[in-house]
Amino acid sequence: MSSTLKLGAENNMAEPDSDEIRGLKLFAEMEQTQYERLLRASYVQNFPPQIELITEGDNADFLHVVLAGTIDLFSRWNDREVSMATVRPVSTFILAATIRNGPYLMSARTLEKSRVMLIPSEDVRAAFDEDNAFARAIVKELAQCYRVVVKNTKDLKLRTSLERLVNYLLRQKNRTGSFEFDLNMEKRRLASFLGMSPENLSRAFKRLEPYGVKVSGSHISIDDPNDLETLAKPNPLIDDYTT
Amino acid sequence: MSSTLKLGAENNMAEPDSDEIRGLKLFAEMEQTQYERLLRASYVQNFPPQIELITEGDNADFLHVVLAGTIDLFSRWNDREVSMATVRPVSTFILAATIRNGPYLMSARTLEKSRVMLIPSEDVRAAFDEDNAFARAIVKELAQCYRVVVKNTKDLKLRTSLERLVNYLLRQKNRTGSFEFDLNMEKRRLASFLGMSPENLSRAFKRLEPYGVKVSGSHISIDDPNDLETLAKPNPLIDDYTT
DNA sequence: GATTTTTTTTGATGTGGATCAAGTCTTCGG
DNA sequence: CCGAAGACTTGATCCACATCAAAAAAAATC
Repeated sequence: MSSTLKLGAENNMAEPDSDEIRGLKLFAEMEQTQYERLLRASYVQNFPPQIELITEGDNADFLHVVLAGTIDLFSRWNDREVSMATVRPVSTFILAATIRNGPYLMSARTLEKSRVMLIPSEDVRAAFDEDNAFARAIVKELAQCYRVVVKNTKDLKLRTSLERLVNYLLRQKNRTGSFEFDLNMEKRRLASFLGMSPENLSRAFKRLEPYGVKVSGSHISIDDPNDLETLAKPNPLIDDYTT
Repeated sequence: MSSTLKLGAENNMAEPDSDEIRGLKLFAEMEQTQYERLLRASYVQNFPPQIELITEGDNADFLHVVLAGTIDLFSRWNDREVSMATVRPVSTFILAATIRNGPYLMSARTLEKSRVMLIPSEDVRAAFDEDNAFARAIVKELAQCYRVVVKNTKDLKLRTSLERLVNYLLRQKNRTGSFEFDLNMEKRRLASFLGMSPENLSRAFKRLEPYGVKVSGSHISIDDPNDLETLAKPNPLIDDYTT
């Protein structure tokens, strides 16, 4: 149950995942020496589900890289809690806090058994100062993150909860390239991510039956996306996370 | 009324504002030669109120710097429109779109007579590639922007509209360092920024009278912030835009 | 595989906040 | 100064969505 880091319990070298990490856009263009230094300073750890890796407000001591599993970024205020984002392999999170050497703005927990690399923030900042290719990669990554959050805000402010759900389903359809897919998180968390109550999500799914959306547990199938698109009006300036 | 750029109608050199621009964190550490090249490529323009400078979806051809006046960043979707942010001198906007060479995600309009410097995006990207100090400044700026948007999202998802309003007022109080201040935008725009209708904002202000909030036109005065803080529970992880 | 626990669904009800419709107050151009 | 246009307020109504309560389903535990 202890969520504190168990140093020594895991191997300190990141060998097994090294290629995959090196392949991340963030690290791909980095100087080899800088990259190796970063890896040497960092370590990889396995976590069981439902472990709180990060608590918002704490100082950002580590940059995290999800190697396997699923991480939920969430926030609390005044006894309320909402899910902000889901992070999947292979990508980093809380880069901005690391760069600014500020407090985490979001908490993070594992949703399933997960493997995470932790890179000390000061080493990231040092590499950032010495390796220009790395600094540029960080810029691009941050600009990307920024734009995703802006899109998310537009989604929240401009759309109703039903519209957000449908656009979410359409994004999943495009991401998986299939008319059938599994929700990759609990419905309660999806509801929170979409900014609605679980009950309301349940009813929203029901309202989509006439549009050919079938829900069976976490499995979703879509008959005809056209109907949904007419309803939800997806827009690349909100729904395309790649540009 | 034409919102297109009137090239040539203005001087091409940015002399008068040069010191102020150079003082921006984004440009402060830049190499002199790179800085001068950027300035030479860019130009400064005056705009009347209510001019749409940028339309979302267009390609980000220029990085903008507000030198005077007020700029509203807003977004449209499906005949709805919301205000996303307000930009005041001296700061830049749409840096992320410039870096990623992607489409603008937000539109921009002048709220009052404004003076804006336009720096061609390709020159910004070129300087970014050649000047490491500049690349680092951009990273810090973007990380800051990212964190502001995340805070904004938390504000939206975790708080009611009344709580958002009160926390907004408390932020203004802190920013101005005074218990009395003027709203620096129309109430309708404030409402949109806070994610509520103008009518609801009007009623929210009324609900704050028992808490010692006096509203006269755009002038606000606060008797005792303690009552408001008890009500709205401001939190640096949402309301402090500096960290 | 039976029992407990958690999640999801369903129904009833309540409320925040939007919308509609006037009316009032400001601002601004003449 | 006046009139018109726009901004703000107020009241009435409506709707989206949250909350509460409880049943049903699914998952976890033994």
